[in-house]
Amino acid sequence: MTKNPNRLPPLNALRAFEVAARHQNFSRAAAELHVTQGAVSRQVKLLEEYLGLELFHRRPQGLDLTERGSALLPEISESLERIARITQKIAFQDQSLKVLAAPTLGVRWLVPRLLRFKDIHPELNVSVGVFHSSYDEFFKGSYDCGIDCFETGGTRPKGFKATLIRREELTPVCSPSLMKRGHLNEPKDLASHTLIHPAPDYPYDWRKWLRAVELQEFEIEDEQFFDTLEMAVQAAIGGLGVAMADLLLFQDEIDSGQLVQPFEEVVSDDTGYFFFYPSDRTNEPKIVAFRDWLLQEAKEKS
Amino acid sequence: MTKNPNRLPPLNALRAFEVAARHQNFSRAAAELHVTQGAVSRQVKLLEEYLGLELFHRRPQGLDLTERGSALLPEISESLERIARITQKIAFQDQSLKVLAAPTLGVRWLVPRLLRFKDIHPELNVSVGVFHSSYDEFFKGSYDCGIDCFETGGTRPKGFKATLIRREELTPVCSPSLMKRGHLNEPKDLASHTLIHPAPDYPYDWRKWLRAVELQEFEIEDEQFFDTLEMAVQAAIGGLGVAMADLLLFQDEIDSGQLVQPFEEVVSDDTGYFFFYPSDRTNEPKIVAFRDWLLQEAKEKS
DNA sequence: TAGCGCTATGAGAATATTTAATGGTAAGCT
DNA sequence: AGCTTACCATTAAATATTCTCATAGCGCTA
Repeated sequence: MTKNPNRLPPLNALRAFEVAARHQNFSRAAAELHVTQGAVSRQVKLLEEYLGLELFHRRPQGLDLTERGSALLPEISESLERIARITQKIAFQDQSLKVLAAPTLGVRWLVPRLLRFKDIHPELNVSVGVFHSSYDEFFKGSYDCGIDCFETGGTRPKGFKATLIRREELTPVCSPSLMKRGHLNEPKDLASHTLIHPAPDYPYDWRKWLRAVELQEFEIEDEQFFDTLEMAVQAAIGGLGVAMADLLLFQDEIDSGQLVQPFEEVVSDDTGYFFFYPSDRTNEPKIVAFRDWLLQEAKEKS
Repeated sequence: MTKNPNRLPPLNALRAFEVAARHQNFSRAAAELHVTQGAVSRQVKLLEEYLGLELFHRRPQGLDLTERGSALLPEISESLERIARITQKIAFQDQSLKVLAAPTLGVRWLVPRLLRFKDIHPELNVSVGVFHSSYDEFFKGSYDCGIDCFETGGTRPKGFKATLIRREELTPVCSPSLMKRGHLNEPKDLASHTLIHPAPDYPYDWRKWLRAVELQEFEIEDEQFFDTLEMAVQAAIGGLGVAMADLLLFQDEIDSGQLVQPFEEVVSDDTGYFFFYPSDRTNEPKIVAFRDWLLQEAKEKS
């Protein structure tokens, strides 16, 4: 009989209020919410109008909660926090996340780090599959998302979104002992070394780098192709020669000192490693969680 | 990066979910939310997509929460409930509500009932002012809302909304003793009685009623004008004659037996008592609370 | 007084939500 | 069976809400 026993205020306005109150500043709140300052201003005003009272004192030096604003804030924060918690919990509980990964990337970079993701989200069951060629695999294996290397501008199938995890960063690497005894002081010293290619018939990475450091006239005297990156890595570690490496994929070997970078020059173009997923799942918690984690993991240590 | 800003689910979808879960039925939930069934269906689906899981089993006989739906529900209900509570509390706390009332209505009907409103909302300070002529008074006295009698179709100043509290219901009333001894069995028996008018120079209410009961040829033999309704009431109670009364305004006297209705015929046209308020404050809790209470109070006891 | 750091606001654009209409499915009647 | 009813889903179009952009205003501070 009574209409709506739950007289609820405009909920999104509450969220704006909560963030604004936390920052005591509309512009910073706007940044957190990924909207403009005006949008926050309006949302807060909407709530104030709904309640029929002021929540903030607008002062030249910024915002200041009114008495009632302060009374409202903690309850709202807690309620929203609680909603966020239960919601995340349920979204992860016994859920699986199937990730389709480009082969080398998956093996050399993703899988070794996956344990750390498990630490953050033990409830979430991540499985990794290997990507071969087409996006059909994506649907066939009912994957949730994927990681692959492609160019920034490149067209992805419709209905997918992709976020750049890290750009390709090419630079030569070799074993520490080779560097010491091999007089690798500047790029042209490479002339006397074996250049290692990570795949059969794929000399482009070296070419790209040589062009970028303005050694396009460089004559490759000795080169060696390997079938897989794995073998190339082992060869480089063994001191066979100098490999062209992507910092992301060789990060572990570099961190551990098994390989070193003889030169400063790191070459990037618009190729990069991307995380991709169906556009309509952009905000799904498990997708968000994985994406955030990837970005975190891939950040260059500085 | 700041704390994950996207940890909150779509909040309005949560509300739809809560209501739907409570009713185990989208259509009834839609009724409660004053939207259509399709809207609820979509909101729930939105939440399910956000979470990446199903919250309801759709069965032919209706809805049925999934395991995760049941896990989600109580937390959500409580959180929303809490938000509603704190929000209402703050919206009422030490707030004043200034009501502008048409004179007779305010004195005879509103004020005597105001105590009951105080019972429901002790925090809210209601004050009643008297309406004389123009809406300027509304702004001058910084009123929040008002009650007045006017026609349904009539144009109100822009920016105001009005909701009908009760239609005007005209019927003659007189003292019980007059009715007994005065042979008031059908309208034309009025011929031998004094007709009481509640205001000077305002015989229209009687005319309206007589016309409606098809006594337009009726010759008023004896009539008496009073300056105010109050006096007319007293005269009627005293047995001076028969007054034309609006059931709303005479409700107390009728309930207490001081006055009785000799005839069945109650006449309504499109005149009525309206609650009005600035349109942009339609959902403000104190306005809503007062409006709901008025509607409740004015409901005909049946 | 100019410049800075805030919030407010108007207009129109972009999104999100709702409606209205319709379809499908299973169950209940007769 | 053959209707009828009570559900939820879906679609395109209408509508409402929410944003962005651009700009204004207001107090500080240098």
